[in-house]
Amino acid sequence: MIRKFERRAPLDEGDREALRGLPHRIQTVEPAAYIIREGERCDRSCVIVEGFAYRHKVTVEGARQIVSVHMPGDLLDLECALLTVADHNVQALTRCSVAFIPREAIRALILSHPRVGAAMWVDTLIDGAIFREWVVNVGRRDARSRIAHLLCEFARRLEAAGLASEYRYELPMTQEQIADATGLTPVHVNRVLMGLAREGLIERHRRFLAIPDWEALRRVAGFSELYLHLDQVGGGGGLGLNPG
Amino acid sequence: MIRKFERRAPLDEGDREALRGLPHRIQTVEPAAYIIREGERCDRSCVIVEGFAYRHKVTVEGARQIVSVHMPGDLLDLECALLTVADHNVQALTRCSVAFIPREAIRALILSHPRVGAAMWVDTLIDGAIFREWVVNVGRRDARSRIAHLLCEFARRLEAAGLASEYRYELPMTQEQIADATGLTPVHVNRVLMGLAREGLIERHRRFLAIPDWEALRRVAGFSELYLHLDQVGGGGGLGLNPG
DNA sequence: CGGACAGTTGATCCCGTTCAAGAAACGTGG
DNA sequence: CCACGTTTCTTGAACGGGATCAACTGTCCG
Repeated sequence: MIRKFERRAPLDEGDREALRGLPHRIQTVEPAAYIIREGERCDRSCVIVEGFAYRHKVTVEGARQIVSVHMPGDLLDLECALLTVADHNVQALTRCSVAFIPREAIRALILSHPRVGAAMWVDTLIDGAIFREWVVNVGRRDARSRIAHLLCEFARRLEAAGLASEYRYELPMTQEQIADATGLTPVHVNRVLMGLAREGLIERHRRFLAIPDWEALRRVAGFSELYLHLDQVGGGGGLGLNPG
Repeated sequence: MIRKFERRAPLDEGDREALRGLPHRIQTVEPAAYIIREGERCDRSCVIVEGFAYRHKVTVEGARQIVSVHMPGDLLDLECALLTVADHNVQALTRCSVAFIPREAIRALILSHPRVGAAMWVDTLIDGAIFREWVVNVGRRDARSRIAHLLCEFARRLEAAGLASEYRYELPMTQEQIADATGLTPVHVNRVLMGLAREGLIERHRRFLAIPDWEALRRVAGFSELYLHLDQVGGGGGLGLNPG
């Protein structure tokens, strides 16, 4: 389970061993339960084994903005291992099972096995790339392409994680959460989703979603998957930090 | 120059030596010149020695969104060292001098000196924290607090870099660039800036900016500097990866 | 002196918000 | 299995923040 992310970079047997030996405690987290709270000093990182979680911040006026959504295999809160305080909240989206790893174990690991550190660092970089795309999404796209973009991103990420195929998946978010992720209101999200469905760009039944014409949706979203760096999520092709 | 960022973490003499020994070529970049282009396979990272640079992406409709602004001492494009293709553009904001470091040198460094790698990783994490705050800024704040927030962030970051004091600094951006950073139009940025000045929240003379009442501006911005992790930018207090 | 670019101001328009209320879907306990 | 409260979704009507279009001013620089 934790080993999923081994694939992100070519590691030697020692690295893999160290990774497997990482002390951790697996725990089930109820939907909407906090995993980390802003301002907290935290002392552990975690890997999502199953389910979904999201990060968000709340403005002084009380508006909430979701800044990222995470799925099984994602390494969460390396921040906690290397920085002192959390600057955002992490909350479970669905019921999920999470492996907590003490910060000291991670710190020791990256010093003793730099290749593993580099692999985790790549994770952080890809996270950053996604944040950048979200800034663009929320800053410069209109509601329609903004939501379409979110749906496209999910489709590709879920497929990369093996949780969707043929552009069909279950979107684990309420429309209110989609609104918080896109900087819109729930009401408008609903209207846009209805609109996309009416145009045949998506099909919805409950939270199940199908994209019958990927090219068409991709076009209205202005979506390019370059920023997901999917080539480095699965195969570990590009890292070039091979043993030896 | 390059050594500025040594401070981010306690390093031993060998680490410092390796850092100083990093091969690099210093080069002057004209304003608006590209340092990295989206989609390019790039093979070098860089440190800003002097001047300012920014990252941006352009949507298919041609709208531009600036996703971050960087100042002297910032390590740019570690992406390039660890990922395969750039997913965004980096452009000089002012004339600046930049030290280019070949990717292989960085890769070798992080494998041989994991403490240095961890220090650079912290940089990536802080970058990520700033991206998250920008998502919130652009997604959930109105124009007034959005711009105020940008001005607050600049004030604190410039002061941390020793480039401003008493909340006075020269903002190295045109109003059009501020617009691209905040997801607004240049016209509206102008109106908001005029408004803030009229209320006495800021003082402007050309691009020089003063914040006479920090608390007041901080309040309208809803600004909390937690996310900048300034404690880890200067003193290297929290890393705890001390030699030995 | 003239051309280009950054900044300023006004008038009008529209996308998304707000407020409000009704309809489904869901979970829970009797 | 159904009654019932709660959450999520859906739809309508009116409003408003910021966009858009357009013109004018100031400033830098050759």
